[in-house]
Amino acid sequence: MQEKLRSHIEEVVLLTNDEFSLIYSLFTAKQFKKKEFLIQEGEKVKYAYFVVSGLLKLTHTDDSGKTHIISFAMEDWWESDFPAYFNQTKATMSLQCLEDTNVLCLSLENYQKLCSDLQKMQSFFLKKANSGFIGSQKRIISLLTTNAKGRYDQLLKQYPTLFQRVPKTQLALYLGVSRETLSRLFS
Amino acid sequence: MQEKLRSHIEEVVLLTNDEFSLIYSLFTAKQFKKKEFLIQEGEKVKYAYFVVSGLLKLTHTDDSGKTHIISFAMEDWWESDFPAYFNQTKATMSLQCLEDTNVLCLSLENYQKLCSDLQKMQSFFLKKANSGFIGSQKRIISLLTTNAKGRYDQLLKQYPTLFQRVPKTQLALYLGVSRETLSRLFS
DNA sequence: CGCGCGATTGAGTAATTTCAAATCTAGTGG
DNA sequence: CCACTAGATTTGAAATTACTCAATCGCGCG
Repeated sequence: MQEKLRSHIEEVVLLTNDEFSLIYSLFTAKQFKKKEFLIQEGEKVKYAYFVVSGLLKLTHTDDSGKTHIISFAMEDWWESDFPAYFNQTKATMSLQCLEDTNVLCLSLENYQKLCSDLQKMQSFFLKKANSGFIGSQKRIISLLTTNAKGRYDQLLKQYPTLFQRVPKTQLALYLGVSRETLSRLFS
Repeated sequence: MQEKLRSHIEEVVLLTNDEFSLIYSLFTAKQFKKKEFLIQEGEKVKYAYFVVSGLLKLTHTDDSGKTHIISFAMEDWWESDFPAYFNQTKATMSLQCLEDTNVLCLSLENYQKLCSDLQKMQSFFLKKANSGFIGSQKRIISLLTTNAKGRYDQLLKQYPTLFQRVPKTQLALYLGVSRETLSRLFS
């Protein structure tokens, strides 16, 4: 649990033991069962989550009631409704377990404390924010330039394990096509 | 020029005069004419750009030769092929002027210098990276949940000036529909 | 065994694309 | 100032693609 977080951070910046215990003391560990919600649309967003193990989906429900998957979050991912988290507003997304999941929770207060007290952590979060931005932009390009079949292949290539872990229905919600169309891509 | 950058940064963190002159000394100013390229696919990406005035489009050309607009960059925006910039690899996107444009250029070296020498600047870039991430995620949601008409309305609402500044052809490339379909949305 | 969930298949419908042509507009040079 | 041209916009019609709705199939689990 601790080691998971530590080695994750140390892929970017090296830490002393003291530094890490300070850091770790600002997180709280929680467990969730499959189908449980970490965040529900309309509610306050207390935490950003570091996924130690398991699998989450970040979803958004549109006006017509259809839900779409914005992203999956697996081991070593950070996830939250970040707009709501940073601006302390109500969630417009939900975060829900696709598997039993262990997370480490970081409140905004503690996030800011980490950033201001430890230059290293600010630099770590900067790196993560940049990767997050780049990842999202890649997804935009994918949605603009590639048809469903291509996007499916890209997803499969990037996260081969997803396909044993979630039903195709969920993949369709991520890819932006109906499950029927997704199914027909293989015939 | 300077004032533009300074007030932009000071929306996030306050600076002393000394701090700002250090910061500004790490930028170089450049001008580009309409249709000129700041970045071309396949070439090295030397700079991230702060747009002082004018308008840019960040584009990507897919395998079939169609180009798509990933984002527009107007006054006060930061833009680059960030994956290529941060990883020092060849560009997979182009950055081109839709109007005559003034920018301030920041090399990766100087970006890193700013981050390590001035805590404030790291904190500024963290804030920017987070907004960039959130903005991209909003775009993903928009692409997944909303049809072309809806996306057009959202764009119009967010950047009313765009519509006097760029032809609808370009908007279609951004929205992910053919210009014919976009045209038909209004009849 | 029966239930529930997921996957597949079919048929009809709706939306979007593509290709083509006509029209309109702004900027250029004479 | 006008004629010309390149780019932008609109419109039409056919073809493609994806969606919806419905029914069926298959599998694992209680």
